[in-house]
Amino acid sequence: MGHHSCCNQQKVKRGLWSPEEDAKLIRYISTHGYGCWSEVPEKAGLQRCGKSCRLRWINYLRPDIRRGRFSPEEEKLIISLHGMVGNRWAHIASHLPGRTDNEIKNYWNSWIKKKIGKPSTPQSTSPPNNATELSVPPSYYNPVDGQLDSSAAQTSMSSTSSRQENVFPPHCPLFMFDTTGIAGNNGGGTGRSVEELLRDHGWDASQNQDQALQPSLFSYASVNMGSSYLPPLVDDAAASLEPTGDGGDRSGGCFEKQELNEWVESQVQYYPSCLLMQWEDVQEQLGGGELISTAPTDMESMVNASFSSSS
DNA sequence: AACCCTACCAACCGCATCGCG
DNA sequence: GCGCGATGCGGTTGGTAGGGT
Repeated sequence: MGHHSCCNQQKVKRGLWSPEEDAKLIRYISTHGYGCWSEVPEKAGLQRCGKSCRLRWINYLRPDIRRGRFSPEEEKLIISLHGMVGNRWAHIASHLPGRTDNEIKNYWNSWIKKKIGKPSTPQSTSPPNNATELSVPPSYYNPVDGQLDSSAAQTSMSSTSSRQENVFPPHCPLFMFDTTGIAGNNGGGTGRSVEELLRDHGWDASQNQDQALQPSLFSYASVNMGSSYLPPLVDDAAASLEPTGDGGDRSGGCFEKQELNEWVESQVQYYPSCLLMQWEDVQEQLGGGELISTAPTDMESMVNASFSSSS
């Protein structure tokens, strides 16, 4: 096989770009644009293949590139988007203006590698909660025993044969709730506190306090992890929801969208700011009723809304 | 000072998809 | 429909800076 077809030319330079090469590429693209990358090196006077020019421009030279450390908001957005779409770096990058897929990928890999390598301590019974330790998305933790599910994280990290090998496969419908504006989100007025309920599920919410970066987004998934990873829904609230329509039988009936939303609100008040769950799991928790509402299609904007409302 | 280790990141590689003749 | 080149994307590699010993 060898090199890519566009790089078969003689004298193609490889490796790091020199400032002179950068200047040539910038000068050419700023005056001519980049209609056809394969023509760029010759016309710009570069001993590079078009593919290399494209990569250099997209990842480093284009004027709207944003460099420097990722902000906590960007970090949270990456976490949440990765929870939704997996290793689709270009998709994630499209929601972070000025950031490249390569940059996000590098950031994620170095960040996760660091965490995966750490042996989990038997004493720790809660997921990490501060800015530096909330590095593996909560989806990778078993809320029951607080252990890092490195196999699940690895599954998400190293997609080998399939690009869609994510924590949340594309066929898996998800829905997400922004609970930042819901009364009782802090545990007041609804009986048990958030802290109590979270502790039941293996989370120590009290450790979330006074952190430089308090995670406002938690996600739960049972894909590849077994159903025990999804915190059980609050039974009395679930029981209060009856299917409507002609049936009246939960296993056969449908839930009206409004009812679903009401029920959802009754559930999410117990959980932190933003909650992700699997559609099927919710169906199961509801007793097999068919949900007539479809999963939100614009989950990214919901994430953004969550962040903007919390900032 | 020399060496080693680790983290970071730019760049490359291979594959999938697209678009055109 | 098919072939081929161009492009896009994700995985991986390799160089290097910086910290520790």
